[in-house]
Amino acid sequence: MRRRKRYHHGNLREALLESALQLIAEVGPAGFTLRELARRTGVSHNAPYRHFRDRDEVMAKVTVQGFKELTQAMLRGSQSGAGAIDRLKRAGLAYISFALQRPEHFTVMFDAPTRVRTDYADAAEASEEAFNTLLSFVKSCQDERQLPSGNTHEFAMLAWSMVHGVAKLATTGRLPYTSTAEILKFAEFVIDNSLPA
Amino acid sequence: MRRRKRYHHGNLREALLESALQLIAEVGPAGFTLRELARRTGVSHNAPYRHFRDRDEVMAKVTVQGFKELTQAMLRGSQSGAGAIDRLKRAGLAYISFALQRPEHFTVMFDAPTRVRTDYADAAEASEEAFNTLLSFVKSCQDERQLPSGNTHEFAMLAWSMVHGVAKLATTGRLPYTSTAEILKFAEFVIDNSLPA
DNA sequence: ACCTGAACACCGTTCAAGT
DNA sequence: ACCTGAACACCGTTCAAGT
Repeated sequence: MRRRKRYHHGNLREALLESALQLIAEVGPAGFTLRELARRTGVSHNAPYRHFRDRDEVMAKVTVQGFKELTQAMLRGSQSGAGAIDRLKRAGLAYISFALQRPEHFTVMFDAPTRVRTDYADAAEASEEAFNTLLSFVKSCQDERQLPSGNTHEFAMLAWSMVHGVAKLATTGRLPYTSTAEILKFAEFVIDNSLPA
Repeated sequence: MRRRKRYHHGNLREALLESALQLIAEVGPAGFTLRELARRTGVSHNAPYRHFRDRDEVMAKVTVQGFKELTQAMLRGSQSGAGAIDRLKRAGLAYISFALQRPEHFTVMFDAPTRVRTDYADAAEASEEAFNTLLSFVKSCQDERQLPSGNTHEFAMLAWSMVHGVAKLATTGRLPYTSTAEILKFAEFVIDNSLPA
């Protein structure tokens, strides 16, 4: 392997994306700069422009990866569920859990300027895929008569709003809890008191 | 009036805060710069430092004003309510309505770096006052036996999470609605399907 | 007291030049 | 093909100097 290693990197693009995640985790999305990214990756401040149009595109790719991970986390979380409602609930907890484990990544995914989503189709798609995952769990609940039928999209958006609200308040430090365990317990309280089940 | 007008402004501080709101509404919190703020207010880029320690302090004062308005909006919105649950619901709708009418202000209030809240006590206080307003509506519901008693704080945080989730998803353009009316209808759907009433 | 211009250390982005 | 340094137009913040 690594025949024809050129200049500094055989795969600068991947190296940059990896560094970007680390850097964002350290300094937050607002403090994230392309120049510092280049510095850490050991290339000139200009090298990233060979692989990304601009700062927005780096953000977009980080967003894509984040939503893919979020989708996987929800799918994984739901597996241990007993019954449709329980799977929906566990998917919701996985959503919140993801936000707690990667707060900066979560911030990029949801607080980046709208243009990131409109300019990069893959970012919008990855986000939609995550929503569709939630939607499928809601649909299962309706199929098994554990949620009122109809309004599937509305119920999915309701579930999304709920877990998103908890996740946002938690990651921005507005809840009076310090540990992940406490926050997840509160999340269960929210879900249990809001699902009609 | 305006005896002793000095230099450019009798009240540069107020003028700056007013301009700041306008500027943030135009370019968003991320695009907001002190230098542009000074430019618009007609003073040198350095003049704001006579009235604010730094960019953070301007953000903190904008935050304070935002939370005060939010509190007022909830109080006003609740007044037309018939019964405690209805007042809580209307306060929640007012929260979402505020976010829709001043999305950038809302963003500053909730997405500014944590240090803004920790360094400026008045920002934290104004935020707490808004929460206490929501809390008082929840308490009324419990007093009138329209919500299960106990866990008052948890129920208030549940209500907060819900309206905050809807507000955030709406203001960041993740809901498939274009008009305020549609979003508020969805908000009603969420509230009606989540309150035990 | 309040305002100013020059200065410093940063950005994102572009471009001509190197291998 | 990929990388580099110089350059440009911006920031936030500081400071000595003006009225």
